[in-house]
Amino acid sequence: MSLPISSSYSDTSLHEMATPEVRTLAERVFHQLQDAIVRGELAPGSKITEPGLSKTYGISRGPLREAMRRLEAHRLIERVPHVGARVVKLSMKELLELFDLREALESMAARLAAEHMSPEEVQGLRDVLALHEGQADLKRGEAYYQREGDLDFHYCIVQGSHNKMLMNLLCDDLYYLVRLYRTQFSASGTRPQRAFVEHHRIVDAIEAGDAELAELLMRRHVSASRANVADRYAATLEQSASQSQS
Amino acid sequence: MSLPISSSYSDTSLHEMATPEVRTLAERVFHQLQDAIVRGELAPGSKITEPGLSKTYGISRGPLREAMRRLEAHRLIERVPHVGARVVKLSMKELLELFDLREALESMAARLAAEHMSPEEVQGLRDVLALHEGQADLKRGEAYYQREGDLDFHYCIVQGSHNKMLMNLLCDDLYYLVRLYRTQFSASGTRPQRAFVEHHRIVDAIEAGDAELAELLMRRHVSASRANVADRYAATLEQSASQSQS
DNA sequence: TCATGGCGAATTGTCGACAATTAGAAACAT
DNA sequence: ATGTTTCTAATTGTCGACAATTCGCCATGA
Repeated sequence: MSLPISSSYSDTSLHEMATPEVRTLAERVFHQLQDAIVRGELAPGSKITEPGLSKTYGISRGPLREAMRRLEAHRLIERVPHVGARVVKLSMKELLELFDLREALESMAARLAAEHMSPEEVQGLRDVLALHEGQADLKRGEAYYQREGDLDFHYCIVQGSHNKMLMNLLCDDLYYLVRLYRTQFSASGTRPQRAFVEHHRIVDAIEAGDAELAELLMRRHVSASRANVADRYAATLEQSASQSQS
Repeated sequence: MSLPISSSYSDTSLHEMATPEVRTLAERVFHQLQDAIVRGELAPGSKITEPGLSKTYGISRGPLREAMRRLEAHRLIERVPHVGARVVKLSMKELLELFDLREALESMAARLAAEHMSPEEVQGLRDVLALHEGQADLKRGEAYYQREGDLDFHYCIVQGSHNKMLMNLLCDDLYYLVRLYRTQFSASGTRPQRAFVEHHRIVDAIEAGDAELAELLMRRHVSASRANVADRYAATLEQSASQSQS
């Protein structure tokens, strides 16, 4: 009798990918910390101490340090030898750099997706879109939908590229930083239906197998998202400046 | 009296960046292992055991495991819980994927470099080119020049982008994989002067501040390099096929 | 001969203790 | 009062030992 093999792991379209590797304490606490950081439970810039976490998670410092080393490699925490570690704090400059990276990588992903996605996968993509559309309606549009649904969409596109290296890079590394930013800047994606239409257009291009168009649309989509963030930030700066002047 | 601050670390153009962080054993062995893997001293696919390395490097398993966790995050080794770790072994498919990534990222880097590099930095870039040109002459061109010199060039361009995230991604993560591939496939870059001319053209575009052209040329350059590798691999396959048929 | 089952050695995972380094506070001198 | 120095407490770095799991080997059986 064959053991119940864990689900194939490549068709987990949403971010609720059943936490893999719960076999060792180090793995477990790594994912727990990753989540805690991304969700803002561990404040950005706050110092984290080994004895503290060790007691919080009920494990010894050995596995904990291994988890921290992995977090460091993923740039979620920053360490200074003999001093300590703190949760990474993204500056707006770095955030915009992150968008530039996404523009380059995700447009490429869209092109590859248009070339390689099967009809079934495209249908799955449409399902994701429909799902979020329903949610958006329920929550009367606006801010909410953008929280994780947007990333789900982009996540699916990347999976559709069938490029493992790209998947690793975007999904395992960069997207955690993106999510981290969303909590840091409390980014209530303030362009609801706009982005939504863009998503649909991109799927259309992918379904039509129009790689060039898919790439272009995705590039514009990410670029627009970046511009939106930059504008909002500029507005915030202006506001705080006028406040401090009063 | 102020202590001698460690050199600024951002203007280390070549790969001989004085190994930073020699402060802890874990850091040291991480870099040592990284080098050993990239240089092929640890055979790709070979199993590495903790007690073995522990004795080789004369440290206990604690720091060693932390170093291995970092190597794992950088995808230089692959671990299976309770089983062990082996040095990563790139397939040709993954190698070509890596080239696709480089095409997207480095073309972006070239564009940013054209926009942001100072005249002094451009001069430094020309120096690097001249240096390698001299070496190439000395070693009567062909294979040798491509060994690390090529990466040095690309390394400088990335530095010139002034995009920290991009620098981290390419220089800290991907380039080690690229170097690893060069040892794995014994890639004797077999297109010596061709690539060289392309390098010069790219620098010209950067110096002229022509971002669009720089991006295009870099994209073509990486793409051509990729095609070259793919062709050589196809030829190898053919050859081995005919041999096994005889 | 081949499959199966259970031993046993080796490796990995985890822990607690000790050494080394740092940051901060208190005491001192200028 | 300010700056310097010393000391202490806390944190990080390292180590060796123990527990848990895996893999190969051998015996047993059909």
